[in-house]
Amino acid sequence: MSDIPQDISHDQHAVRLKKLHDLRAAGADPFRANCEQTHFSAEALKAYVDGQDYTVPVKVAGRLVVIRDMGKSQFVKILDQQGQLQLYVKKDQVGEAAYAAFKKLDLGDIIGAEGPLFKSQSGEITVRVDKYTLVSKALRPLPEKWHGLTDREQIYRQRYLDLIVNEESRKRLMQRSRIVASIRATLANRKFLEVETPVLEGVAGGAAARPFTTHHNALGTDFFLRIALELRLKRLLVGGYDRVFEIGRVFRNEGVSTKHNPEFTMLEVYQAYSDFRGMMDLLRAVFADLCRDVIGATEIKHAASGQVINFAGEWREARYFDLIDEAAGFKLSALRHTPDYRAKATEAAQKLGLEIHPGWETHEIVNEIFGKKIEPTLIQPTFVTHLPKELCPLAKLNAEDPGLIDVFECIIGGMEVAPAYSEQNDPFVQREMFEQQVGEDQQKMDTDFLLALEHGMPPAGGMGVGIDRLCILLTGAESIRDVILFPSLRPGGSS
RNA sequence: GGGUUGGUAGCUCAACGGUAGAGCAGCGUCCUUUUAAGUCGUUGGUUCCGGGUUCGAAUCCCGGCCAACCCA
Repeated sequence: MSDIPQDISHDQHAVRLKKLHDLRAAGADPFRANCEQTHFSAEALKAYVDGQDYTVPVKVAGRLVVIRDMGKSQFVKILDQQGQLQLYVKKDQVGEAAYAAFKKLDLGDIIGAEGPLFKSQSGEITVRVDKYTLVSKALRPLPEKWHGLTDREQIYRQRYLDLIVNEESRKRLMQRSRIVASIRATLANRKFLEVETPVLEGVAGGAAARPFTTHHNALGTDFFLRIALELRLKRLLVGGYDRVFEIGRVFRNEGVSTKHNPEFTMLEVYQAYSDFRGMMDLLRAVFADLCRDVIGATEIKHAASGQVINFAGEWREARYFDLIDEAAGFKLSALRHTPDYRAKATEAAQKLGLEIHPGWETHEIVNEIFGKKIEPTLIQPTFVTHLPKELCPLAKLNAEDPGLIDVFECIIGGMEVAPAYSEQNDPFVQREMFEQQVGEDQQKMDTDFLLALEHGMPPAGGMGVGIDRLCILLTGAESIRDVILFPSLRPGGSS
């Protein structure tokens, strides 16, 4: 090289580039195509037979995250999907040249290593390295080993770094995968078909939310990104798929907060010849399996309230208006069909310190009481039933009181986890409900869905579960961003 | 959209308006069972960006960017 010699010792990127250059000059491949691996880290730890040092050989691979250099030997740790594993590299064992090369490795490099397991003096199961290979050179330094990465922006924008150095993040986000896998298994066991339906829709229905719009060039038309899965899945009920579910991304063009990400994951499940009570059983089955497969207990500690949430006991059932009356301190619900209702509801809400917007419908005022004063207090699993019909236009009306609907809202830890309905299958009632909604929110009506209903949809129970919120609940996360690998951020930002 | 807080070395953080520092990482040395390993030495800065006030600004003021929290 004819490079002017210069001090690059302060520039970690430059130091590593130099090492990379030297490796290539020496004929090594710093970015190999593969690496044989017989055990993940946790599997290797399990494979060790107590008292039988140096008898079980393993081939492992991972990223160097700890290096403790003691001159002629060093203890290092690699990180793989299952966690960390200690390796012991000795000059005598690997040979002089290989040892010298090992000393040039950096934190963050990815290596493969093989050798037998043994227990170190301090009792840690360790691989005594006979051979090792650098399989991927890391050209950038890792964040600090002790404090990890704390800068929120960097955690979200460079999640891979967060996953490497922050163990809680790695575990929490893996927990999410297990939660989803457990739910899939529960539903498969109950003969539900998993399906995929369009993200691009001509009409964004199934919920009240502002959609994102996009444009299809070849078709020369605008599309909406779906805001719910409901209307497509119900068409499948019409088509004779009696038990279907989809776990899919939906998009709502609304605010961002600790509980809202513009794109989030919904489970929606529909079961023909069932109803909202059948969905109660199903939801409890989902939680029973989650307790067994993921949590490993039937209860969790709820950080926000300090309470222990018990999933194994009886789940409380409560009528919406009983809870409202309780919060209001008088029988507000008795006035539902009287001209005084709005005034009394407003009075009750204001007495509870709530701000009421003059443009709100009466049911919105009442629901403000529910959302602000009741929901947050429902920590133990609670099915709230007999909701007013204005809240969900896709549910069956209650036989005894057509102002109410056959639904539940399952609330756990003060958070709405799952709404479920006895699904509306009367095309006339459905059209009427849509027309009211269209009047209010200027949404387009999904007339093709109404056509499908006219072909006959079997009675069915349906349920939606916000997967992200479920993960917040089960992992004790503080924000939805902590259970989404790559939460929505403004593009650009740092670097 | 409004309010509050924050942005300083690769990372974690200091620095009353008066010479920008520490730990880890890096670089160089010692050490063949370490556990945030230890040891001796040492490099490294567009203090987020742009203006302003001041003899002097990381610090005070204004504007912008990005993020977090609270509110709507």
